[in-house]
Amino acid sequence: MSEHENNLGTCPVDRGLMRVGDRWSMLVLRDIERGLTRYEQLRTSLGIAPNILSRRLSALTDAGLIEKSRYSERPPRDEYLLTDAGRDFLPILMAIGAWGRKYNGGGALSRHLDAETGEVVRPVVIDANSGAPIGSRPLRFEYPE
Amino acid sequence: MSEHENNLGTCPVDRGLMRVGDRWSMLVLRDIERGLTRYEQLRTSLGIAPNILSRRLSALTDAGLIEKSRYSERPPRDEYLLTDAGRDFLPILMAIGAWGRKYNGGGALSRHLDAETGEVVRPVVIDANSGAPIGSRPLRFEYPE
DNA sequence: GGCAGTTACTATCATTTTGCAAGCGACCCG
DNA sequence: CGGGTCGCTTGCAAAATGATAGTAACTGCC
Repeated sequence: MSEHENNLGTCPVDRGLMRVGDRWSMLVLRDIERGLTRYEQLRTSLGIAPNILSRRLSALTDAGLIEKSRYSERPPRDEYLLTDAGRDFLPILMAIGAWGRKYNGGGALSRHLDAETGEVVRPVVIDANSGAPIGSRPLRFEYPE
Repeated sequence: MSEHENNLGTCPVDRGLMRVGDRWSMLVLRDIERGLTRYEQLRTSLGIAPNILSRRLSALTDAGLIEKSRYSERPPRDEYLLTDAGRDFLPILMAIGAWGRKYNGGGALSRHLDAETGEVVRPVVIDANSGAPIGSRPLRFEYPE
């Protein structure tokens, strides 16, 4: 049938990675979440080359995860803010962070605290239906059609 | 003090992305989870060039997410299996999948079902302490020292 | 008004990574 | 012994990334 029998087209993981599937994009989102919303802040925080940062910012904008927003008229200056889609991606970054802490976590690392309780946040992916952590119950695939 | 004042060193997200921060690596993990554990299966399923696949497989092996395992002595053949670290990464892929379905989900997509209940799995990232979905409560950063 | 300083970039080019295509060695099967 | 499959490697072209320099718009200071 098809040239190479892949399921990329029907795989939601691939659909997600099409939009944010690179390191810099994710780190940009993380930094924006931390309040580093301006070009120079991002550039110095990440140590990224300006042309690369520009490209990532417009890719993320095109992908609908961030948007430019004017914060000063004179001088005219913009900052980059998360859209709903961008904010919805943050839990994934926290899950990646939890994994990174567990498997690559030498030395002191930054972390999130619950602003109210002050407790350290421990992100876990669960199935909203069963409430059970993903991986604790056997799953099965279903392909379209 | 430091050249560019970045927090890459102390950020667990970056620590995670150091190991799996690219598209192919994640798709390889996804395919191995689906049971496509052999070189040719991965290559044809992903439509990836053989040299690239080789490089990704050894990078993932070096990073400790997968390992080679002999499944036939004659002829000598190996397959790639997930380690504990690799299996621990799968929930993140499912969270990415859920995001991709929501924001880039045109057409029919594959999905996971709970093997027992038959219900569609809906991955959500929560804080294990509060039980609340990440994003539903205000958080605060804490940097080391 | 003139000049340094800041912000937010773009342009140019070297380097690195990715990707295509072809080939290769080990084996198995007829 | 002649194909065929599996699991790669090699060589080379194309694309992405990254370092560096420069530019444009403005502010604020003397």
